[in-house]
Amino acid sequence: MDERSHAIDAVTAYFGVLSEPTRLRIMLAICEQEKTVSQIVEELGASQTNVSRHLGIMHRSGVLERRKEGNQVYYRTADATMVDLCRSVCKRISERLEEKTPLRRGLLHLMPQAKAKSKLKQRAS
Amino acid sequence: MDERSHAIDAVTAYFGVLSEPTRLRIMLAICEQEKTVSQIVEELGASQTNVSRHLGIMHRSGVLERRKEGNQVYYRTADATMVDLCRSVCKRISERLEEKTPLRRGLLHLMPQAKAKSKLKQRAS
DNA sequence: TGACAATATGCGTCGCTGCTCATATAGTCG
DNA sequence: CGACTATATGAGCAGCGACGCATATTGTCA
Repeated sequence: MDERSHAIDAVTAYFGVLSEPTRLRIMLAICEQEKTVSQIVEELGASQTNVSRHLGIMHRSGVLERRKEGNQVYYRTADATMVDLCRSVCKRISERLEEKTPLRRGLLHLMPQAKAKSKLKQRAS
Repeated sequence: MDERSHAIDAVTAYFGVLSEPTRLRIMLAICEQEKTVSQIVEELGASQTNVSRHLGIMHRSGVLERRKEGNQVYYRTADATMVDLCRSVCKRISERLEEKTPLRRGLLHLMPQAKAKSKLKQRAS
């Protein structure tokens, strides 16, 4: 309807992209480096269908970019704002969780920090 | 199950709070100043049941704080991070929307900016 | 105490969304 | 060309969440 409602819907849609575990995992998986669908599928342990579907959603919403190379498709983040968003929230939640379980300190590095450039080995399970 | 999954669920839940129009409107309504349920109901034009329900969700998720005064209940933001999140995303989306409809420039100030405002007393935690 | 105001909640409905299965499309190689 | 691989998509199903209605709870005031 009105302009404001439209804007609000856009904002909630934006947050909605990251309010789903599989999509968040995808963000975490490719925020540092573009990857093919197969790579993401393997890394997440989810079905190809499902991953592809979520990648489509994220791409259509402007969060990811596609690059086709021969048989495969590389996805990468297209929106620095969203990556920053992930960083702040992951950091925030980590802090909050650590308050409750101080023993597990340091286990919650969901995503690499902005400049830490060592190796991104991130064991998934 | 594992620690990482738990953390991921926590993060998606966090984003999920703002992925719903009514809840986002509530955030926008009280990010500057605490308000009673009635005030919010009137401001949003939504039903009392619905607003109360969303307020409950947001309170339980730690985003809002409650203060009871006589007959009424005041809600206020409890999480400065989330307010900042709203600011960045609203700003980001505004920019994006303005690219497409440059004529409507300036109409999308969903929430007041962070600057100045001496009366702001957001207590984080 | 009873009437009234403010807020919360149980229940049922309904639409949305995430998942899987099967299949389609596209590209590579022989 | 046909076989194989990588990715996307249509259909159907299941579960969750948002909503409204009615009602419960809590507090105020006369």
